[in-house]
Amino acid sequence: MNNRRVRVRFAPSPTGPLHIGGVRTALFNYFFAKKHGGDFILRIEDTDQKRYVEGAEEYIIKSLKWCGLEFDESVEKGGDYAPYRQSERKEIYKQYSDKLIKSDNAYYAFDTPEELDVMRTRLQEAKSSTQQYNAITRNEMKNSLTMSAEKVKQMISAGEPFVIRFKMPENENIIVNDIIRGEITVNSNQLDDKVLFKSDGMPTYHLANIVDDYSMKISHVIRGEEWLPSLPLHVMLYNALGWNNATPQFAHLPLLLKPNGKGKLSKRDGDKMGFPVFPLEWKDPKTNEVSTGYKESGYFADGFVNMLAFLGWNPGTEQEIFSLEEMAQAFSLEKAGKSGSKFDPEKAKWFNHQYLIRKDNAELAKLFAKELSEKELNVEPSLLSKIVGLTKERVNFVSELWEQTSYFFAAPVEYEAKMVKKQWKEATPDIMQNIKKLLSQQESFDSANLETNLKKWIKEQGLGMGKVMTPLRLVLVGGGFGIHLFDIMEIIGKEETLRRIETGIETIKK
RNA sequence: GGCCCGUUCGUCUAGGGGUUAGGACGCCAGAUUUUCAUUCUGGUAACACGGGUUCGAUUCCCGUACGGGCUACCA
Repeated sequence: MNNRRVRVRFAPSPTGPLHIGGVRTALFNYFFAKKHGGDFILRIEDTDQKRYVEGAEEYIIKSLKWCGLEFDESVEKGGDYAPYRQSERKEIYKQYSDKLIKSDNAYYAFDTPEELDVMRTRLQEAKSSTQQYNAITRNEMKNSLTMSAEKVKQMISAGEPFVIRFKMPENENIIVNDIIRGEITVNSNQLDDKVLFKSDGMPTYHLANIVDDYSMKISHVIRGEEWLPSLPLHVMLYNALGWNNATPQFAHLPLLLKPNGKGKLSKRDGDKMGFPVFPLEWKDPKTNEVSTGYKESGYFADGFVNMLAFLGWNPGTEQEIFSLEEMAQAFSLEKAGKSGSKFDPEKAKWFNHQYLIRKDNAELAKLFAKELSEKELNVEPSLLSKIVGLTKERVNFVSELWEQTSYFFAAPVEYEAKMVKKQWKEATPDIMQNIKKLLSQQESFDSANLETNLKKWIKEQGLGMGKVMTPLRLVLVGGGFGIHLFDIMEIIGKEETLRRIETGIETIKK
């Protein structure tokens, strides 16, 4: 019965930077659309003027772009169902709230915030299980159900502030369906008369969301679990508006949780534990506080997205490295998990490593070159590619490349004390002197050639590999680290190799 | 408090009425290596608890505990 075109939307509020939970929701929507050859829509839900944050909308768009997600319809791109910003669709909502009032599914309410407070504290003190504006309490409040039609009309025309509330029926079992969780039954007595239209002339999320999903022909609503409690209301709104046949299917995604401890992932956790919670860097326009993003922390977009998708979803195979396209093809909501996932920063790093070692050397070299130029170092691109290729397995991020490669660009000025103490024996200077001589006689200074000749010499001299190679490494790189030593010699070249040995012999004195 | 959702190694997860409960991250050990790292091999470690149903339950049902969400003229 659901043969209609798949159309899904990601509908964030521009109340701040998009956090990775939101990115994941967008991702799943995108996968679902791609998998079914449908449309992926961005709708900005800016019905709350008070919480609107400057720059947030641009941030959201930029972030998703960085992740590689492209919308078929959006505020930027437009589309057949424009506008895609709720603040620009204001007029549309009014007619539907009017329709609900006419059909006796909604009513006007004039209660002030203070009056609502009074009601709630009264109910609380009476130990009522709920403190809601509902089928029972509405009879004692100021609304169009308790006042005469005339009085209501008069108040409205007098400019009295009012809201429009949904008239939740009493004691009705509402059965809704969720793709991930199955059938859920809720009694309407648990639900309240939600405000549909605010006194500022804007609809609330509930009304705007339903109206827009309906008018934009959304087929599947894939959103966070925090919306599950309002699903019955939403389904009832579809029914009340006579849109039963167009009700989308719903899937509520489990939340992303803190790495340790309790609760959902928040900005604070990232600050405290040193990992980003935002895709891109965000500067709070009010406080000027800057929060770092995955991009700025050196994560690759494709790896980031891969990591995120595997939080709460799994294709059921043992493959873990997936491109965006592959994930879209493998995606299904049935494979999505039901329970919240704790975010693991370690695994995020591992994903980045996996992506880094798969990247093209030239591409990595380009990124690394940027960092080097900040140090006023200019390295020939093909040489840098080579260095990066030999080193990339050892790092998780491009930013870690420098500490693993600095010896290529500058001779050591200091020697690791521990190594000196342990490896620099009395006979070592002589051995180094001999090696220097041997190396200076080499015609070809390529790694393989050096390796065979030097190893041969060591054998002839009856010396152990460790006795020779470790001090040699010490003079060449300054410590007990770095890649294959012969590769290092080849790259820095004969002259530099000899010079470093000489300096080492002179400098390292016990 | 009320309502709703959830619970497989420390973490992300696969699985599913009869399995040696699988993989990945992390951790540990061994191998390789001139160092460190990588890599490889191996190891550690889980079905929250209590009742049912059943020949048999980690898997199905109920309860409890725990975790999470919602409970605004916020989304």
